[in-house]
Amino acid sequence: MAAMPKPRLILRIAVPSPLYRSFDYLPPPDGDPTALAAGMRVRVPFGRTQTIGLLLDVDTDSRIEGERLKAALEVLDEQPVLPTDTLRLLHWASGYYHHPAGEVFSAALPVLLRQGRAARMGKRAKGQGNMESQGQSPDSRPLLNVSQHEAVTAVCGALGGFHAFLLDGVTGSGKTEVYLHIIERVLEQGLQALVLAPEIGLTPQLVARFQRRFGVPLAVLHSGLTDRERLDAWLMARDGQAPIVIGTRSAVFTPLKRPGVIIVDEEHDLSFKQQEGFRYSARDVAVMRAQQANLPVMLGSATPSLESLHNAEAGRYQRLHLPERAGSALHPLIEVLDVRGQPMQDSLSQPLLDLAGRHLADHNQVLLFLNRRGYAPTLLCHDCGWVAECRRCDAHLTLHQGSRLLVCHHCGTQRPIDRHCPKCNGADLRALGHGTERIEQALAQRFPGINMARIDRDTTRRKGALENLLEGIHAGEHQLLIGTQMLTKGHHFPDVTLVGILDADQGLFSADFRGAERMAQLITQVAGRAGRADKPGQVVIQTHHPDHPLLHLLVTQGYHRFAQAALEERREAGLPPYSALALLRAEATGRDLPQAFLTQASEAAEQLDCKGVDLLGPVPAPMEKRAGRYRAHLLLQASRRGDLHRLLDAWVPRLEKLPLARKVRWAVDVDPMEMF
DNA sequence: AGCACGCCGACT
DNA sequence: GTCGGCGTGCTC
Repeated sequence: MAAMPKPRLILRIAVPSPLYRSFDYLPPPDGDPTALAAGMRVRVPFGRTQTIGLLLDVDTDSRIEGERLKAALEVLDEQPVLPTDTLRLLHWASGYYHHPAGEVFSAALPVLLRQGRAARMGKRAKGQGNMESQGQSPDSRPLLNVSQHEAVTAVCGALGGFHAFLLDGVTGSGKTEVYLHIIERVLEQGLQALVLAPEIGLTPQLVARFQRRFGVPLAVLHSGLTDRERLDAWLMARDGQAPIVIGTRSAVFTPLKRPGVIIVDEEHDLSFKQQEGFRYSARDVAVMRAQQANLPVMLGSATPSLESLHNAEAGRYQRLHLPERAGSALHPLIEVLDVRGQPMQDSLSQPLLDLAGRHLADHNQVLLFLNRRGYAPTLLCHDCGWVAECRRCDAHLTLHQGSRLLVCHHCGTQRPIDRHCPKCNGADLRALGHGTERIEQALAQRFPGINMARIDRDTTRRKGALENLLEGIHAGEHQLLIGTQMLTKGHHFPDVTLVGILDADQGLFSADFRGAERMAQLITQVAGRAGRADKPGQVVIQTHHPDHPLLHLLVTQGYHRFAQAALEERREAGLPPYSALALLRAEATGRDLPQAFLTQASEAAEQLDCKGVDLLGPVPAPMEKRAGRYRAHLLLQASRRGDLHRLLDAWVPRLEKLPLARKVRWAVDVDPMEMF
């Protein structure tokens, strides 16, 4: 009997590159091949350089001929840096979002691990900064009302198995308290809780509340960490030393030693969707992660996304409702203010100004909301009609009075404000339209002696500036508050009795089919910031379209009736969540290349099984030129998600090989949230 | 994406 | 003569 040939070992490795395939290597010449395991980092030769890849699998066969195989240089880990459940989640995400595995896997690793540093805690890590365990005695826990208790009981009863919940409760109904009680039970069982929040909702106050309540180490993962801090927090999560892990979008991939529950707060928030590169939705990945790991997952919001409401209706999510609590703000009175034909002073109608004056005279706070920062969105020459435009984008430059600059809000370009028209040399340049800066100035004239606070990206850029402003508001130093959507998130203003929404129209007539949904969420969230039991809030919405059916419904019947109607519109139009979308995006410095590439891509798709999938386009993106690049896209729409993914599975690998694929920058966006 | 190879233009 | 522009091709 001939001896069996000794099978050679092949290392299948995800290499950080935009290529839709893994790479096979021979084991390193020294070292014990039996110690190899998926999830270890391996240093490999790649092209003419070296890189660090992640071992996905050890196989005995390769499609690559033996002489082309290179040996790996070094295995960096004795134990896998990523556990098998995380590897499985990343495999799923790479497949679902049709993004190259190498980039997906490297996105899930902290920078220092990507660079090859040891997967060990820093020397000063324990008891430092974001991992601090407060030595004090934990906060007492408030008693729950019936609905909160039901919600906690439902989720705790589901521990140990997959179950998705939608926690639907207005601001002030006590969602955070529900999270805290669930986490308490999870910790009692020796398990870990993963909490995801939008960047702006993950405030020091929220983190402090968690720390005070539990007095256990907290791993906090947000954008402000140094690479070392991030790695240390990540290791605390992975190795089970941090019972609670709280973070923004990318934290959804953090390995957990003993996962017990996943909570996604403000699940409707757009920041859960990554808008470049690997375009995943952390909320959707969280649900898949819970399913793979047999955990309950809870999505919480006062204004749930239409997707989540639809999932609840279809029975995929269990809906838990928190009504308003006694002692919290009464449901604010929302009214529409028809500004058609009204004299307007700096975007403010007379009735709104009068109302604001009355509330201020009663020593209450007034909050005005305008989703446009800067002084004016347009600088116009009155003599010849010239408008200041961005050279790199199809957009006007916004006038910023404070910094005396013209700024492009799309690419960041800025330049000094023209003193004369560059076209006709006329001197009559006029600021057209209104941003928060200009409203602030107008209000200062109208209400002299009233202390104002403006809250937008320009006034909160400095570290700690937002906290300072919020403290000032709570201390009653400011009576009149003007701000952008930054005001809508995570903060409550109990002394605000009047909320004015200056311009509801832009959301109602947005080119994006999600515009109305977003406007409704914004209005509801702003309205929920105001008032308390003895000081109920009043909300006034300025619009030129008081009879718009969705706005009318929102104002008279509330967010949920609005959502039902909006869902019905989506159903009739065949839009998500009643269909599945994917976008093939392309951009290049020339105008024609993106469209030409997409035409090739479209032709390639037609040679495949396109059953059930409509290809729409290619068309230029809504803002065709941005940051000096021309953009176009091809939309894929299917009433059945399976059909869409069947086509994508066969199609995306072929895109790489198209003649123009290397001349344009292209990307697949599955479940796109913005068409831009 | 990197990175190198390669073949044409203005400089020490 | 060569430094360097970015087109093209490849990565196990």
